[in-house]
Amino acid sequence: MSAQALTAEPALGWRVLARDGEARAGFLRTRRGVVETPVFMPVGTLGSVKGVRFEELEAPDLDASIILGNTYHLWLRPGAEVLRACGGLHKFIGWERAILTDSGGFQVFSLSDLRRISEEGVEFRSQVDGRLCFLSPEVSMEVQAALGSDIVMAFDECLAGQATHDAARASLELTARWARRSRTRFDELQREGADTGRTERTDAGPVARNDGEPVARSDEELVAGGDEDGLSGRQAVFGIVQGATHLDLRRESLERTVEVGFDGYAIGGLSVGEEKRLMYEVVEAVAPLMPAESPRYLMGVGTPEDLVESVARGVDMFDCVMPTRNGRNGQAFTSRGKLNIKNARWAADARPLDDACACAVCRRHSRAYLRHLFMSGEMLAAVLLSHHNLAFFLDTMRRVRQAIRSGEFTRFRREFLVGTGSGVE
RNA sequence: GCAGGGGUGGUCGAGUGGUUAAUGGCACCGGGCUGUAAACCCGGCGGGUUCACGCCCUACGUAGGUUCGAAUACUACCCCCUGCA
Repeated sequence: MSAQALTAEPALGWRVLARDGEARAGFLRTRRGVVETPVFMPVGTLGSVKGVRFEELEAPDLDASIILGNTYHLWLRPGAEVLRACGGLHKFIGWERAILTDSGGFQVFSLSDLRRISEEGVEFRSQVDGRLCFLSPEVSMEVQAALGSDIVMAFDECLAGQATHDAARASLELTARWARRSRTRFDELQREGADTGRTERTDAGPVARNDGEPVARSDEELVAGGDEDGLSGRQAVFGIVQGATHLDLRRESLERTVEVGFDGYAIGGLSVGEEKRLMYEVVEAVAPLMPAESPRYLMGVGTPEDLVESVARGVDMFDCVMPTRNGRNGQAFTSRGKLNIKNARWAADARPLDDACACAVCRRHSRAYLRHLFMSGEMLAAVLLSHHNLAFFLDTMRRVRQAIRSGEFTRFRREFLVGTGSGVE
């Protein structure tokens, strides 16, 4: 196979197994295993899903098929050279399943006090040691190649949710130019062999990429990972749609991103300060317009309710820091809503966090014990709450997939929202 | 017994005549967290009453007195710590 042909061959297999309204259930075949969708991807910014060991991520009660890493943070520390010398992010952290890396575009938003944007890229004042660092589409692609992640994100400008039409337009256009530059540099790097996560090409034939219409498949085939082959072994790269809450700009951004051409498409710039109603409105307007033959990824979202609501609007992939961050901060997500483990009312409560949860934490520990650990500042509290929250998010997605496949998603959605809105007692 | 030091709100600890219901820390109570600058941040924290501004009561070991006014200066007593006997 010629180097030139490499990026023309698919990096992902994508199959829709079932649809229920806009909701779709399927699977995404990456070079490092199958990801059943809709999927929740735990966030491991610095090469660690905070507080959760990889053994636990792989255990049956979590069974995460893909996690995130962050280009900006890993670039600052330990640095691309260390990652390359260690054979890429998978080897470095000891995780053989799939990894998606965010490009650093979110840090353009979250570190807005420490950066300056120009056409060329973004100058950051490192929060680690104060030195100036310059991140551009090209650098982001280079770092992500050194990381060897399985899904690379284009470098975008993530804008605050309340951005005006004018500001959002200018930003979207910058993001579109950066998308093209990201794609160009990405392709060069693949041809140059810079991708440390490269796997052998699988030669059994081309990967079928369907048109988004469900295909009949048995669950056994699904579990086995499907019969398709023909992945190129290269990284996949996703483009990101911006445009804040302005639907016309969102549509334009989508068109321009698709024009560049990516292996998948993401909605960025949501859950960044806009009203929730507007977030749903944007997802509802944009997701169905995204290419049906590619996975759709809603970046940074969200609460359990957000996940279910966004699946209903056509989204396939999610990530969010919420289960781990909120877990560290004492909040548990349950089938009956949020539970603040700090509350005095749980001091002597012998029940698990969630009666309906089968996770290792709920099988073994009481609210009273978890509260005691938290109040005492024991790090185990953060570990156990993070574990439970991830279990709840991942299990919710399992139920979502099952409901879509069995044609009961509408009922599932209604009952789920009633449950989580009913209040923990 | 003598000499010195000290007793402040749940706790430690500021304050040493006047917006002092009393700075801070901790503890406690509650809230927030959405592509992780986050094991973080914010609020409350004597009692009663009011929708609210507020008003009333009780409080700096105990009891007295001095003063327009005392946690703060004075007197007596109680208790604790240190040293000497």
